[in-house]
Amino acid sequence: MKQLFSGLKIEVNKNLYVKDPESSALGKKIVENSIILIDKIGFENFTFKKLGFEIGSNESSIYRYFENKHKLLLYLTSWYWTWKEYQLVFATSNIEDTEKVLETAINVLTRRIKRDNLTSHIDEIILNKVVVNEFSKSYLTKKVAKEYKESFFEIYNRLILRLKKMILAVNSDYPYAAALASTVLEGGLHQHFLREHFPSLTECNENLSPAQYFNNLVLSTLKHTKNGQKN
Amino acid sequence: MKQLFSGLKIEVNKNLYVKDPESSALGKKIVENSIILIDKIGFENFTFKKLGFEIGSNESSIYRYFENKHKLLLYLTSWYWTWKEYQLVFATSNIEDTEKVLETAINVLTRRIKRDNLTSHIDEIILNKVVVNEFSKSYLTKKVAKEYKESFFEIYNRLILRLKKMILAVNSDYPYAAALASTVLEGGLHQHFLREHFPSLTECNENLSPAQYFNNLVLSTLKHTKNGQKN
DNA sequence: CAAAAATAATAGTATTACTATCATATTTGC
DNA sequence: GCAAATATGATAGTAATACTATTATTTTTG
Repeated sequence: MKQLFSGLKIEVNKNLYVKDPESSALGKKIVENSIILIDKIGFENFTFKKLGFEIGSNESSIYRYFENKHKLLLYLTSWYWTWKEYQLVFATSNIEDTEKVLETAINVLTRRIKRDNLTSHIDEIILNKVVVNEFSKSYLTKKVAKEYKESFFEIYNRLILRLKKMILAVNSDYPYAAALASTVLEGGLHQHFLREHFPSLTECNENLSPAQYFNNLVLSTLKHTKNGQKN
Repeated sequence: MKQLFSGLKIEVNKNLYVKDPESSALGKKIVENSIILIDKIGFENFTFKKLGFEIGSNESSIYRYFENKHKLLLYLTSWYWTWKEYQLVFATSNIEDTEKVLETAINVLTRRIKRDNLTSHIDEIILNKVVVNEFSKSYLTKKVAKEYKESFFEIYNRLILRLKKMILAVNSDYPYAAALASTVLEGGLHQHFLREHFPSLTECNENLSPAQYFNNLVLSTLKHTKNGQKN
């Protein structure tokens, strides 16, 4: 897919930051390099002090943008899912055939990332790696319930519900549309992880993308469960 | 399913512990209460000091059993998957029909846990909650490659490959058997998480189990992809 | 150019994730 | 039953983490 809305600003939940990182050069540097550093050393080993060192800035300055590293991770992943939502809406607009819409959606959501020139400071390829490796950690916490109420996972939820609708458009009788949509999103990340680290646990590789697997899975299931029949 | 091999000891990779926790009363207490405490406060907030306080023991004593809390988590999840593997093998033995075998396997691997009297000190229901919430964190680290080589994920891998074989037994033409098997295992945990925390993202609930969803998904896909046809 | 705002530097706190040492129980082998 | 071995407990100490607070220095802008 070509570059879409050049210069368009991706907006995330304002409660995820103390000061909007898009509002200053330092803020952008923090976001840009946090992605690179988290990818490099992993979220557990990532600290604001190390990031400060990387960007030649002070720990205390980073705290003025993000309350803590958990909020920063939520910011980064929200940004990612918002970006994906833009791609999804753009790629599926003006397609008539519901099956083609669904296929396109699955492609957008599970294929390998290509760099987009939407924003100069965020490297979407590296951000995707961060999402694959760290996104689960943003919700597998004791704070989920509270943060869910604060809408910190709103975009991700909305994305799944969009996909759910597309699934139902193909087969309105299918009884597990939300479950299937969430399987595609979560499983999409997981298959990329497996390909990289446990290659014997998936057929996905350089030549066979998770998108192909999920397209086959979703479409065959929907066709088979047509008209109320199960199995 | 009824209790199976009463008194059978579940063995996990010896490199996951310094001293076998099954070899002493304190060791069993550590395992028993670590499950309860991790479930209660979450893995991030869990420390050996807090666990020591809970069991009226000293932090330093716990370090004599486990190198660190990450290894303890690997121990607990390995125990869990070994226990699941026993159940799987037991439940599917002596079934002739390959479809029935697969259906039974999916049930065992994705259904809600029932307490098993296999070991007195481990509460499998709570351990299952820990696995749902924390298992991903055991492999989403920068140490995966190294720990994979040390066979710390061996049982989990083997379980997926067992399921893969069962999938291929139903349909040897299906080209994504490993990917589908890993989707069932990982997705099984994820659907339980969604049901609990993001209920709008899944149809699974008290009455509709993830097992039903995955059985429908897997069997309809395998039937539809029969004889080499895709989609 | 002064005032305001942003950033940097420094210091300090409680907690974490350990390691090391020594003291005290408990077990076991003769 | 007792000594030796082993297990456990208590204490102390270290470097790093995850912050907060304060003050100093730049940079921006009206």
